Amino acid sequence: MTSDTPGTTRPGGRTARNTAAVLEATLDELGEHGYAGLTVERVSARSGVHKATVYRRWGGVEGLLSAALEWSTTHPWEPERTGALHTDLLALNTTVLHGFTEAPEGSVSAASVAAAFSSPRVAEALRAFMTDRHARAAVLVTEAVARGEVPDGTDPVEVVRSAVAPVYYRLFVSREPVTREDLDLAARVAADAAAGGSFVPRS
Amino acid sequence: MTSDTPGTTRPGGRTARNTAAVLEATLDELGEHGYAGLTVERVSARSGVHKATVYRRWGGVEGLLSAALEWSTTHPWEPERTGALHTDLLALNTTVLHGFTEAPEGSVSAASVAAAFSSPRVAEALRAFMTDRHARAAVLVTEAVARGEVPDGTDPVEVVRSAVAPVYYRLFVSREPVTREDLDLAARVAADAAAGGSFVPRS
DNA sequence: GTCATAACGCAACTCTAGTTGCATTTGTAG
DNA sequence: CTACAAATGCAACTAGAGTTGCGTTATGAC
Repeated sequence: MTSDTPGTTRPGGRTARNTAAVLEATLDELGEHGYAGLTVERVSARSGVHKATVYRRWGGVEGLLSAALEWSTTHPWEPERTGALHTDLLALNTTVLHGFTEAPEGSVSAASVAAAFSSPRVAEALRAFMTDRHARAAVLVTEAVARGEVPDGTDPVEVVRSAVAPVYYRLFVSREPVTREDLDLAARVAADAAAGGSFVPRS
Repeated sequence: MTSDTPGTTRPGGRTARNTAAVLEATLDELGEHGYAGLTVERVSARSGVHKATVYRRWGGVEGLLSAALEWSTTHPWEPERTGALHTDLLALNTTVLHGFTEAPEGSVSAASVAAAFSSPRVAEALRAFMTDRHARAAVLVTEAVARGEVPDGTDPVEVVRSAVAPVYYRLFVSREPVTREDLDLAARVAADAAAGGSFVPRS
């Protein structure tokens, strides 16, 4: 038995081209038809990669979505700075709103939230994605602490969650329109509560 | 042409029995297999009502879900009173958590949030459902205003949204576990912000 | 260059969701 | 009680998602 080489994976050439083509087609399809219209057959046709190949490599629609989401996690992202926590969080909320409503990233993100309900795999990818975003946005709060705007010991991620949660709530749960005033109110409430020490863990 | 009577609907007898059987089967199926496992064929088999009939009357899974959601809107619900806004909102958040995670109502609610992404009909039913809940929960805030805990002019529904949004955010977006401390923090932040006048509309 | 094999393309297949035409049952008006 | 039509049951059908066996291509090691 020469079984010390049980088989090598081969990431190069055609395989890499197919991966790129399928992922790109997935994003395009999501942008055009949304999650409800996302089907393996269409992605296959659009990418020129055979249907059976897509099923074998990604396992189905959920796998395509997970891959697309993981791909967008790799894209570097950094929040804007405006000089004060309240306006920083407002800018963050604006970014969130755009990032979940406008194609193409918006289609991926919103579709992932939807698919996470029925696919543990997508749910896990979404969790990882949001954790990454939390960590990146938390810098806004730690900087506010450094500026003395917010007391020491404040939980930065908790402030971020508090600021963005009402936006997601309106978008995906209560299904209400989201105005600029809504974004501002959520940001202001979170910033004020942070300044007041509400996010410093109690003993 | 005797066409002055174009046809009468008939709500009685067998039709009513079928409606009840199908709705009950829908709730049971949701509780057992969740939204991903909700299928017309299973509901049809469980209820004893023929598949074609279900498709004709409800149009498919989305229709079943809308009907179940509208049915649960009719159920009267009233928030608990504890005597103070902070603890009122904590109790509300506890109810929200239960109402979206425990069968059978939890299955309906969570499934509706999921289905609203791909079905405008479910989205509209969900919006109506949440509007109803907002209105009922808002009483907690108006009573706090009456007690003098919260300034006049406070937007009650906005306080409710602020309190519950982080719960939904963790449940459905960031997919993080929800602890009692999380419920309390969200309630406290909302109550403090309300007491501080953050929810009084600016000029 | 040559060779073993991972990855792919292809076609035919299964399975299930959803539809349709028609006969039958069953409320409801008179 | 009788008659009409709405609602249902039934069975056969269509369509599309997902699977499988097998031959072909192309990658990476030698």
